[in-house]
Amino acid sequence: MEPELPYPVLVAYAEDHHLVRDALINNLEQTGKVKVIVTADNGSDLIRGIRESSQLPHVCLLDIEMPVMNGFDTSLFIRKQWPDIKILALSGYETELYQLRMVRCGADGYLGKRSRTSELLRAITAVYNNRIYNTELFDTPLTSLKRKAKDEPEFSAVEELLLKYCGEDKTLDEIADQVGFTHKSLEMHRYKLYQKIGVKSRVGLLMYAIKNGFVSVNA
Amino acid sequence: MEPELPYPVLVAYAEDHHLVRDALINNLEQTGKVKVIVTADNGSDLIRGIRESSQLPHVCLLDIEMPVMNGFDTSLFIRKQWPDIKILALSGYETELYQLRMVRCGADGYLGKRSRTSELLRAITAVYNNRIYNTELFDTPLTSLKRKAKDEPEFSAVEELLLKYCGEDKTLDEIADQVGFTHKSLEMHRYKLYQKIGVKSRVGLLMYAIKNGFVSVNA
DNA sequence: GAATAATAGAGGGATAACCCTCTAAATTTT
DNA sequence: AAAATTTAGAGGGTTATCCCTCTATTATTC
Repeated sequence: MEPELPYPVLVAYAEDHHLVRDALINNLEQTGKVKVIVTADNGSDLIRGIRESSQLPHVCLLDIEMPVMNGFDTSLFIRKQWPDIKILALSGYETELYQLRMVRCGADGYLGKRSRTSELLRAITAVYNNRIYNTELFDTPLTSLKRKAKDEPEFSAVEELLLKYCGEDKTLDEIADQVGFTHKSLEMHRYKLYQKIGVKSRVGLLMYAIKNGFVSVNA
Repeated sequence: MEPELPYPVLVAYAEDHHLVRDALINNLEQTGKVKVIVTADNGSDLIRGIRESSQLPHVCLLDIEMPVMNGFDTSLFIRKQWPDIKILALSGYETELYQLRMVRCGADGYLGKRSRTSELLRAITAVYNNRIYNTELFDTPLTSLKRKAKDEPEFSAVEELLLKYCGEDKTLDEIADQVGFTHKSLEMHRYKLYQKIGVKSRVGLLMYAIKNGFVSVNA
């Protein structure tokens, strides 16, 4: 095992639930091993905060469910802009696809909000030390997810669009107009998507999309 | 204003996000004004915990989104079993209807997770002292909500059923079978419900139901 | 007890969703 | 370059949803 890097770990943390954010920061800083240097309500503000900060954080702690800019998009941006910053995702959702998507967006670790408290510091330390971390709630190692992430695109571009827009109270025609596809084509793609994820209707599709973070219920 | 009751306030706290729960408890107990005597992952376990506890809590802090038994049902039960325990709801959702439902289920206060940290202690103290509390994020006083809650039933029994089951990947026939209504009747009720909440399709209905806590996305 | 309003539900037409089969075009593999 | 796979999309039939109108049947109010 590689030697541990010097403490404290500098952390940037995006989370719209202030109550949660402040409490976790307080807990973390009490250990003396972590210092939170940037905080924000959403990904967009966090990126601005990092840009304006005098020192770069070592680790970004990203809640996934956030208004304005969610954890997926934030991770993509940070990974591109500052490749050395480690990214640890934090979420109330603990599905494999959620993790898979986060890994695709460049995350080095994933932590469920149902985790035990001790895991948080452990996860931060792990990603800080160039290891990858996956929540104990989930027994698939993140390494195997990373491999999987490379293989399949999981969903095609059209399918991602369908997943993204399936929460809108609109007819297929209207959605087809929006995304620039013909009605018939989109209908077929949707039908194939139904089979792929094992549902029978727009309601089933929407539930799937929400559970896997394609559609946000807030904001 | 009435005199403050003696500290510490005894609290029972249900929350499935351990990370959040432990951090908040830690924060609260540091003030010396609160002592958390029962904790649980869901409402059902919390009730068992209170029953087995040697002393009754003054205040129940209830997350709404929980598996097994959510905050609404837990509040109803506690209010009935132990009328003197104050109930403070804690939730990531900050819609008026969510609050209204919680008030109907007997809550004395409502706190959004986006609140500032200082509000938590203030809210606990308020309900402990027989006052009612509403999150600062929301400017409708809870008193007016309480009045409103008495007036209208908001949704009829059939409508509540529709809201509850609209997330299932089933046809209306199948749902009608389940709840013991004729197809035609349920169809009409659903249509009226669409008009009431201003949507046009099952997808719109489902989004509404989720945003207002009739359908849970976890569990 | 009569008048009024809310609720349950039938009928039916129009439209969208659902389900499948079968091409043409574009990509990828060999 | 040929073969195989994937992707876009037309055609068409069936079922479910959507939308409205028009009655009985309860509750409520006067």
